[in-house]
Amino acid sequence: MDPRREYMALRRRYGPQHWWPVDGPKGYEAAALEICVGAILTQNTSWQNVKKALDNLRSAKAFSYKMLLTMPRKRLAQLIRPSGYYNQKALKLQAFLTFVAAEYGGSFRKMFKQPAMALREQLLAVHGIGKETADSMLLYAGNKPIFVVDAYTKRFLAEKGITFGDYDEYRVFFEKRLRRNVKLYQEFHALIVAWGKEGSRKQNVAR
DNA sequence: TACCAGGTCCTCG
DNA sequence: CGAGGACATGGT
Repeated sequence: MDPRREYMALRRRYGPQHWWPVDGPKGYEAAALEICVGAILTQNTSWQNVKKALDNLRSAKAFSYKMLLTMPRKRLAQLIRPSGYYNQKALKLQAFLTFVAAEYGGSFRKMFKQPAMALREQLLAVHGIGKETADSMLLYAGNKPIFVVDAYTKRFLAEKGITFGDYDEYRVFFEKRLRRNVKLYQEFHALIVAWGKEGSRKQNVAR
């Protein structure tokens, strides 16, 4: 199985995905914040629901690193309610922002200047950030060449007869076989999600 | 009406 | 460790 060919096939079938399209000219810090918040809110949740939560934060003029960090957890939970697991996620968001504040003075640029794997370890130590969430942040907000693995990715490989024991084996499988390119990783992951969504809608095996 | 959605943490054996 | 449960809303 050659991931490069699979990528081309998906790209042909689904077209460009333009993920994390940060609307408006907001600058890096705001964009990175939004991506990281989105990465946490989308855990086991549809992006459609996450969008409602993000809109709530914007409407409440609460979508800044400092506001999210300092507002009462109960209030944050209510704002992100549509994304589900809102109590858990309010806790996770504030744990993450506390980390960014404590280690990097609230600067995402500074945080993502760290070497990717070192930062990955730090992120994984934060409550609520597991491998997929950490890798999504690194790839989409930090522009680090880390291949993101999710449930669809595993299903995608499983259909081709490839399975592994743990997350990192899936990640390395792709990283070893693709050229080390951030845009490629970003697009590939998004395409696999597009494939997965279509598959679950149509209950079939897209290929 | 059930089941699923771009997971993660905690508890038990 | 590994399985099993909790967390929760909105769409189909």
